Amino acid sequence: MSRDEKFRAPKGVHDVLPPDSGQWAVIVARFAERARRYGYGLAITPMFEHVEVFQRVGEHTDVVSKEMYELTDKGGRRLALRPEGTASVVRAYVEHRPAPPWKVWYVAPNFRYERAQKGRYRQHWQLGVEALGVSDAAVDVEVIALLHGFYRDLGLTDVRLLLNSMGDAQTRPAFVAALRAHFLAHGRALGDEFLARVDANPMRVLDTKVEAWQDVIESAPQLTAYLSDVAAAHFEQVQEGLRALAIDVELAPRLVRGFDYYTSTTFEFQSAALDAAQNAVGGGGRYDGLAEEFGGPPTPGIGFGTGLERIVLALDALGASVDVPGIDVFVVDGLGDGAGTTVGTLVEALRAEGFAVDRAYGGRSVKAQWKAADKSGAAVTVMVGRDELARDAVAVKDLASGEQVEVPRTGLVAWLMARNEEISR
RNA sequence: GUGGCCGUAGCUCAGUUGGCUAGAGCGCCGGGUUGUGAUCCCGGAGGUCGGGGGUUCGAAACCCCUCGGUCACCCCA
Repeated sequence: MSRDEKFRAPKGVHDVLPPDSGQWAVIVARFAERARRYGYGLAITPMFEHVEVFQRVGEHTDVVSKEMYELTDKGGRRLALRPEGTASVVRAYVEHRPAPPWKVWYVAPNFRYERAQKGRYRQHWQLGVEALGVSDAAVDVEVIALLHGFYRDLGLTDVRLLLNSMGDAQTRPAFVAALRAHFLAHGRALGDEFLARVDANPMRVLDTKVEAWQDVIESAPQLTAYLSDVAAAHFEQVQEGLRALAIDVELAPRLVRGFDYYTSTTFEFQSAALDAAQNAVGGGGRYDGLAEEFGGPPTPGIGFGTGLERIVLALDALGASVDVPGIDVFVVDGLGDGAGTTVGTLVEALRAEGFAVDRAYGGRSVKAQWKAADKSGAAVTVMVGRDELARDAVAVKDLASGEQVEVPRTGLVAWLMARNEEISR
């Protein structure tokens, strides 16, 4: 490895910088606001946990068994970087025993050691919520509606919602057994890889893209037919609730998600703007037995995670993007004394009034400062010039129209506010 | 983890079958007289052609290794 390569970000991870990060800031802020309106509080959990925390999430899943970043700290503790969002939150719930219902949201990076490509990174960010302590189907509906509305607000118009039910702990074994029997009876000719997958977890066969396997999958028994009366009723209530909110749903009996802990309701949002390999922009489901796995009381739970990178990618593919607020005012120093305090105090005063204000530094030429003003995207440029200052005024120019007026220094804030009001009208 | 494609200035790319101090557009910086941008004109900075090794009189171009990106599979956000 050469020296240059050492000072590059490692494989599969990347920096998010201006101007791209502007999108991120807005998206996260909108999610935070939406979560607040739904009654969810922010949960900040560590980026690493004892490795056992994540192993409880699914020893047999790729994310945990193959892709986890594990390390031993100087105290000999076996730790792992968070590969997914739910485990830490449920661990925190069990550790602190908040009174249910406990509804939290998060924004956090996840780490998975996998072969990187577009939309699939070794560090990726997820926004998510978790609702613990309520089995009512109303929470399922609320959680899905939260995410659905979030996408709609962002302008992510091409997502479809896939819905399935995994049944409960009592009925799932019967289904898995039936599935395995079916595959063994009709798929023996499909080869060792197929049989190995059936042996490990027959459900994982259901969502494969291998063309040759599709016939056997098509004719396989469906999970929803194996639901207990209770599970079936719950699933029906969820669908009814979504219908009442006019949220379109596609039932996807072969939708299988990557974690062992899912029970009952599972869902996934897919974007048509993205390639199949990374079209899942968000997904989640119920995990009614997970808290017990961590030594807590029996506690139902449901949540989702949605990937920031993929949201941005999908918006991009749609040619859409969220509006990122920029600079309101750019101040040009026409006095030629860059080190003076006149400009500095004016800029600071405007910022104190709530305006986003930027300026040039280092005594650049007036022309260069105006160029910088134009590039800043500011709607208005204020120039502190000798002539105007003699009259205790400043020059104010609308960069779009090219119109320039002289405004008394003490009246500048009022003038800018009046202008804003006029525009918002 | 398996297989394919790609890697030249900040960005998008051009560089004929290996041959002259490696180019363009955009972007960036400066100038076009005293204090005005986005247009126009002029000038400038910026690349050990991802990195290392090899073949050759000579390599950005050919070979090997390596790093990175990307696509499919696997899996997932």
